[in-house]
Amino acid sequence: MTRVRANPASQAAFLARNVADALPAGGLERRLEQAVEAGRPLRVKLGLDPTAPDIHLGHTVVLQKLREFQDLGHRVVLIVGDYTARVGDPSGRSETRPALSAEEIAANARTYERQAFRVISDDPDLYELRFNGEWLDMSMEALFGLARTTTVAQLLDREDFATRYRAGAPISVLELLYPLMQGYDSVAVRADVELGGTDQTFNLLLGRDIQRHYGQPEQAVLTLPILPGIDGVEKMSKTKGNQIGVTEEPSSMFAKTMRLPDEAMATWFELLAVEPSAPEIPPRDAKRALARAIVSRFHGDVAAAAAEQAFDRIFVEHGVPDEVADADVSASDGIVHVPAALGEAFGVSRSEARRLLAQGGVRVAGQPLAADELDVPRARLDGEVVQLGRRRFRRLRVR
RNA sequence: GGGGGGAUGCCCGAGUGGUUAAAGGGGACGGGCUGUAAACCCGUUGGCUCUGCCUACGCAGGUUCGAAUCCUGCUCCCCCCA
Repeated sequence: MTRVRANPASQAAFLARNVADALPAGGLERRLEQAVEAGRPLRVKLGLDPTAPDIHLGHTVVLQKLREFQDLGHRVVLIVGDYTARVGDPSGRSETRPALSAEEIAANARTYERQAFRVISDDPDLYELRFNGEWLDMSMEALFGLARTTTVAQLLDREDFATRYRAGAPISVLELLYPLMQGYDSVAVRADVELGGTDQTFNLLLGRDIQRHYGQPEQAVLTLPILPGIDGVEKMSKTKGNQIGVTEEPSSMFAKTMRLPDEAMATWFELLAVEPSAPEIPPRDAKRALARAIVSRFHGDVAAAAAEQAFDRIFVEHGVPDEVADADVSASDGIVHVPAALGEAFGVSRSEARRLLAQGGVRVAGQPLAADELDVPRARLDGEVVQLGRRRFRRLRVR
């Protein structure tokens, strides 16, 4: 059952790829040595937020590293922050996040787990899932014990707290408690290693301090670079709308990747581990290779080839995709009111449809519809593919 | 306990009685350009039965010919002093 490889040094070298920081220096290697001596796998922790269940490419950077630990025989411990999500995290602005119900959290956790298995292994020897409500639903006395481990000065060391404090911006006590709770998770699962994005460095390191206060060996910390979103600049996140989900359609994955600014390509090649490095070819072709590799990774080679073809048809040849969804629209006396029909077919408001029409953003069978063509005979639209903007298509059926 | 500040469109943020569907920026969307992109240029960005009408500036009332702007009450938020 113990598949842990010997040779800690080579394991550490293997695991160092793509890592932003390994703290403390040599820490991981020491834990690997100890694991070999004790003849047991390491427990590698990753905390996750059950408020956003869908996994995007940004998450896969860390998940990939977890996978590599698994490949060396180590055990991944995913922790669902169900307790914290139930309280509602007020961080950032004053907009208190809605507290989720237990059912929602459970459902989100299942979704997350299912999607995570596209990257990590679900082998029960190499994986466990835990909910932190299991141990955070503690007594006041226990909370006092946890609160004693850390000082306000330590917390104010964290950059975003420091910045906000200096600016006189609000920081709730609850927010200050979050790093403590996350650190206690490490105590509860006896983590040997914890992974996270570089933006989690403070929390991960605080976990070490808290473990020490509880008389446990301190976890090694590995931080991974943050993957920029498809805008090429900001961190990939659902709220920014710059993400590519691992369950997204192949064609959408492909097209979104192609929109990535050139400057971010090298980073994507590296972090998404699709190929050793950006090939020395023109950027356009490199990006195609990147897009193909990403789609292949999650949908297979066949789907990737199809996605590329569809992309060429729509964006290069300005044609119509193979698969166009049908939409029923209504007519009266054989006349179709275009804004209404677009509203029905694409779910936009009539005002928005009028604007698009006025800007030449509506095409019927490839030909722009004139701005003043508000009412057209049904024959003009029935059975035709209507294009709204650059990438929305519907085949209309006039009833 | 005391004092002060604030709530505006997707977000940030101007506006302190009428010319304000509400400056400016961001984002998004559309068109042009292009390599698919970025950059750049132009345009749009509440709804509708669309040369007009309706709804909108935390909530509820009030003053006024007329209010996001003034008054009253309420809710929520923030800062400072103690």
